[in-house]
Amino acid sequence: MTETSWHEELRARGYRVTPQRQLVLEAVEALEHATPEEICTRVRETARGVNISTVYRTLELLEELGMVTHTHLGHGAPTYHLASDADHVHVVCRGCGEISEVRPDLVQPLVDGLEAELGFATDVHHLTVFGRCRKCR
Amino acid sequence: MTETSWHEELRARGYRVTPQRQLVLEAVEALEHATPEEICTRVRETARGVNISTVYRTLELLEELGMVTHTHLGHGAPTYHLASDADHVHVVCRGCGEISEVRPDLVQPLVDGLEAELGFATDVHHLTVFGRCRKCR
DNA sequence: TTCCATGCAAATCCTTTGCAAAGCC
DNA sequence: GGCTTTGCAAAGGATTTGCATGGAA
Repeated sequence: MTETSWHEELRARGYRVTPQRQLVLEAVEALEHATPEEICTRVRETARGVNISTVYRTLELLEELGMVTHTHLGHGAPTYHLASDADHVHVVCRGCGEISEVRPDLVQPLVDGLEAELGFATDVHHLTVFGRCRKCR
Repeated sequence: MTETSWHEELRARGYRVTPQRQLVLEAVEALEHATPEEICTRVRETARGVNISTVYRTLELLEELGMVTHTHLGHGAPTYHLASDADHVHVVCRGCGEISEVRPDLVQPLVDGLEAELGFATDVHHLTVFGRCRKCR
């Protein structure tokens, strides 16, 4: 998605293009897997800054627009990343906390099965698998 | 697991058998997919009652003992159920919020793939798939 | 000029913790 | 009786909300 196209997407839906929204989106892109708090910190390193509640509201908006998605990688805050970067599945070890990413085709049978049995459209981006890695089992 | 066997399991590990612990376990069993708050409410309907912090501490203990597991079925509080009842995967629709359970063999290829590629032991009980059901897509 | 968006602070939700009293073994 | 567990209250982190001000169109 080009810079101008999402500006127009916002306007077309009656939303406005603001510096805060651009900064939050840039931070999500740059940080990868960042929590709202981390995004806020990052944006505050720039001249403008933003309030944490604006970060939450902006992330909600960007998610609604389909530009970012979030995942729960543990007990704490969710992490956000660009929807276009999301083509992977997160694997989290409960022993050491290590996070890996694996090819999405590993979940293809699951996705196909849910489609066939329930007519269910899986959001692969949000899928996180918990368990124990080789070292921690 | 019989009543006496988990009592002994507790004692063997230096823990004590208390009415609160029994009540919480019974509530988890009866409610299926209940949040700590719901479990607390349920237990309070009995003569004895429990404090919410005891519920949290007990659930943590029961999970450590492998008797219950939890899953995040949405943005809010986690839900707990008996580990022995856990042989299914949760499927949550982001449109209507409906929760389905599907046969665990649908995720077998994923489990096998993670095992083969990473030596990763998946905790199937904790797996939750988000997406959109037939009606909401 | 018109509304939407922001900052700020307070409220809310969920969970954890400290500590004295109660209760299991 | 000793040591674990509980209840209570307060602390804590994450997120949401109300409202007046600011700013994009």
